[in-house]
Amino acid sequence: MPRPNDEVEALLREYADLVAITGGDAFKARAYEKAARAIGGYPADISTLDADGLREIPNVGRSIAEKVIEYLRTGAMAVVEERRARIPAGVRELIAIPTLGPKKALRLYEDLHISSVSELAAAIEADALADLKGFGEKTQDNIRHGIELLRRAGARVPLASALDTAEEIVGELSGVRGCERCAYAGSLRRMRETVGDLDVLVAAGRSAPFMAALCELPVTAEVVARGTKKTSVRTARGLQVDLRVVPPASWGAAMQYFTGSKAHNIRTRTIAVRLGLKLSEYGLFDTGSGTAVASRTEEEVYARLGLPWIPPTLREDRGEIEAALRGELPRVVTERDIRGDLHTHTDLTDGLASLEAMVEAAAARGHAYYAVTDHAPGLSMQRMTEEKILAQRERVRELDGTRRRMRLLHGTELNIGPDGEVDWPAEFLAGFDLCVASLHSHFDLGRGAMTRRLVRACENPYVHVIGHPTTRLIGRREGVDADWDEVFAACARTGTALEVNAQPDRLDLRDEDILRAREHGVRFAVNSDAHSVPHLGQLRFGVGTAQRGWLTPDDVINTWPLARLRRFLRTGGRR
DNA sequence: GCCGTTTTCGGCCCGACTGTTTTCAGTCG
Repeated sequence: MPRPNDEVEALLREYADLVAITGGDAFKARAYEKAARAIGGYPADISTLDADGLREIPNVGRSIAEKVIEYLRTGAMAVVEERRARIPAGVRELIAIPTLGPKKALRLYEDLHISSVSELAAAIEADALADLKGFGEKTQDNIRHGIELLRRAGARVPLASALDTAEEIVGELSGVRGCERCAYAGSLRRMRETVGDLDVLVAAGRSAPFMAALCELPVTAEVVARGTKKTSVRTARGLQVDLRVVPPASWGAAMQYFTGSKAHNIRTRTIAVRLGLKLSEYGLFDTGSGTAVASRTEEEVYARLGLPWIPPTLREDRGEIEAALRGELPRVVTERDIRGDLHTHTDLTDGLASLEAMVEAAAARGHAYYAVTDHAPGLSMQRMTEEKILAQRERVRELDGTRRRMRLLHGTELNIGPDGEVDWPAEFLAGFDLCVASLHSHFDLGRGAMTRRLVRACENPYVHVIGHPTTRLIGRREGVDADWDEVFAACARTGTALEVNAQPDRLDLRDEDILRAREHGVRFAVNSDAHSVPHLGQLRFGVGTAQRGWLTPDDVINTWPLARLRRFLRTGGRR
């Protein structure tokens, strides 16, 4: 089950959208948005709080606290239900289209009765928007492109929410009598950035209890197919879940088969054929006699094919078979290798939690070191000043080493301006232990100018890490256009690390870019970019992405002991 | 709707970009 905090966050966000669409007070909509964010990012489980406890959460006042309590008690909020009755759900979906906001969505609905993305697409094709005020040629082009972006990711679910659902289902099915093993496989196990459907496997003697359990789970909205070997259901959010129950003796073969990818499986099956074997989800069999030669564990199956066990995140037929045959599979970085987080925020800028709360939570995660990197003044909306960040530095120094001996680095996230310049003069930058520099605006400079901009940022001796380098938002915004090989070469030359930003809607750099950058000899930092305590846990998605980019601990500077990291930060890390 | 106070109203991140509604509304970060 998602945390109650996440459910309430989603509900309050929906209410904020509905208020904005129905033309309510813009500040009211904003207030609900802020409260939604604060509740989603609040460390304590809100279902354990009373009204006073809820009002301790920033941006939650009397009215919202009451609504939260109403929801926790009854499972619904009356005001949300009322607005839902007035505005079809599809109208809210419209504002997910980039460049289309609440005002345009309402106009489309009121004037043309458009209440879904597909109706809007059809209307544009039929040229039905021509006479609508505010919808000129360019606007229609933008909407068309926005729908395209949405559709490309649309049928797939973001990694983080797929994982929530999968863990809930695995948790439930593991508790069913007779369950010997239960796990998810498929693209989720390979940690792809979006997931088309969930593959869940159970090893058990009898399948019926598991099929029944799946169909009755709270998360199940619809049963698509029900059989003895396989049952498929759909969740309320439209995610299809395929459950397969296999005999315990087939567990390894089934996990191998259903983890995929398809391309990887074709390779493993071809190897099997050459060895006179047949590989299926039930096991590896001798083609002649039909006797099983391996099936119980994945290790066994791979070993019989002459391969070491291959981490799921590498199984994309991107050279892992060849590397495995040569005995040169990378020892990919794991969450346990990460010693610290090098990009995090506090409530001094747009984070939700205090410095103390973030440090406490990071120490509890077992980090050996931790960098605080609030926004610099270049993002003017954050209202940062030299005084404020120096005061923070003093506090960071006081806290250094006081929480489970975790060491603190004082840093900042600089804004890379259009020409590649960053905030603050050199002498001020020299006072930071660590500077992350990121793009936050001017995304359409054109390839040449964007390349020069990024290279210039790399060449700044005080810039240690380029944060979320492409600034893509999965399903919402493409990354900026640049000659990335040139940028990667500049990173390698100047000793500037590239971030693997772990926010599930960023995952930036993405796996393919990491593979390319790695060829240039670039170092990486896998960072949470946490703006709240719960976000610290999103590091796992960054680690999965780093694995998909074949990164080893040696490639990732925040797996290094602090002394080595400090040396890298001091010397510019040239190899 | 929340918050803070030079407290119970008045402000709320601020600016840039875009398209087209020719003087600004809508959207975004």
